[in-house]
Amino acid sequence: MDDQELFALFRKNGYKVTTQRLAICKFILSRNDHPTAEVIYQELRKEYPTISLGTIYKTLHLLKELGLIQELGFNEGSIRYDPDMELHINMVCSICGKIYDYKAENVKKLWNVIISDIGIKPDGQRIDLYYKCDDCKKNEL
Amino acid sequence: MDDQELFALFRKNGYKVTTQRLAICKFILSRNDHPTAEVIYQELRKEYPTISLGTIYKTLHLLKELGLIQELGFNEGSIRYDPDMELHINMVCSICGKIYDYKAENVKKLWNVIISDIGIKPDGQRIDLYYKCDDCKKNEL
DNA sequence: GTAACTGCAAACGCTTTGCACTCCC
DNA sequence: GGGAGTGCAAAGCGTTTGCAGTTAC
Repeated sequence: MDDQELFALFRKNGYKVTTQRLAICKFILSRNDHPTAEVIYQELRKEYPTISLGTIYKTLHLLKELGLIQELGFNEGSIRYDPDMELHINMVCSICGKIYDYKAENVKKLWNVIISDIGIKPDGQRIDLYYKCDDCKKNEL
Repeated sequence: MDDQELFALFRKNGYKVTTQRLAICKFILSRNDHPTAEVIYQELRKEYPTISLGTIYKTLHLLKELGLIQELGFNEGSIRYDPDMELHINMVCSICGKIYDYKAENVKKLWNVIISDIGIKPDGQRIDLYYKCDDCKKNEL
C-alpha cells in the first residue's frame, strides 16, 4: 500500500492526513513481527522526537477501525499489532516471545474445512502456534 | 478431577491445600466460558466473603504452573482463564465477547496436518474463531 | 512450631482521557 | 478560520507485590 492509497483511504473516511499518521501507518505495515505500541514509539521517536505515545495509540485504533491491522492481546501485559489481515498462523516463541507469520495455501484449505464443519460464518480468526525458536533452543543446553 | 486428585497434585508439588485454593480450582475447572479473575472473585465472594483478588491471581498462576489451565490474553483489557488444555477452538462472539469451546476429532486431525507441514514441535496452541452469536444476531435487526 | 498462605493496600505498567496548542484543508 | 489532530500529563484499570497476621501440616 503506497502513500497515494493511504491518503485516499484516510480522506474517504473523513480523517486528515498528518505526518504522524503516515509515519505510524507505514511503520506498522512494514513490520511482520507484531510490535507493541511501546516499540513503535521508541522507533519513531528517532525520526520524530516529539511524537507521543497517546498519538500512537489513537492512530492504532484508527487503523484497526479502517481494517488495516488487528490487535492481538497476549498475557505478557501489552497488546501487539498485526498488519496481516489474511489467514495466517502466528508463530510465537514460548520462551522469548518473538513472533513471525506462517502463511500457506494448505492452511487456508484446511481451515475452510474446519469452518464448514462448524457451520457458522466467521468474522475473523486468530491462530497462535507456540514453539521454541532456534535461538532459544540453542541457549537451553 | 476430584478432590482426592487435587489434594495429591498440590502436595506432590509442595503446595499446601487451603480452602481458597480448592474453591478457586474447582470453580475454574467447572466452567468452560473462560472467566476473568474479576468474575471468579465476584462469584466466590458469595460463598467466601473474605477471599481477595490477590489470592485469586496467585492461585491462577499456580494452576497455570501445574498445567491445569491456560491464560488467554484478549484486547478487552483483562486475561481469561481456560481450563481446557486439549486442542480446541475458542468460539468468540465478536460483539458480546461470550466464549465457548468447540472440540472435534476432525479439528485435531486437520491441525496435525498443518503441524507436520510446518515441521516444528509445538509447545501448545491457541485458536480463536470470531463470529456473531445467536443472541447478538437477533439484536442486530 | 514454622513455613507457607491469605487479605489488604499500595505500587506498577499499559492504555485511555482531557485539554490547550497546532496544523491540515 | 475552523475543526480535527497532537503532545503532554493526569487518570484509569487490571495485575502484581510486600507485609503483618493466620493456617496447614
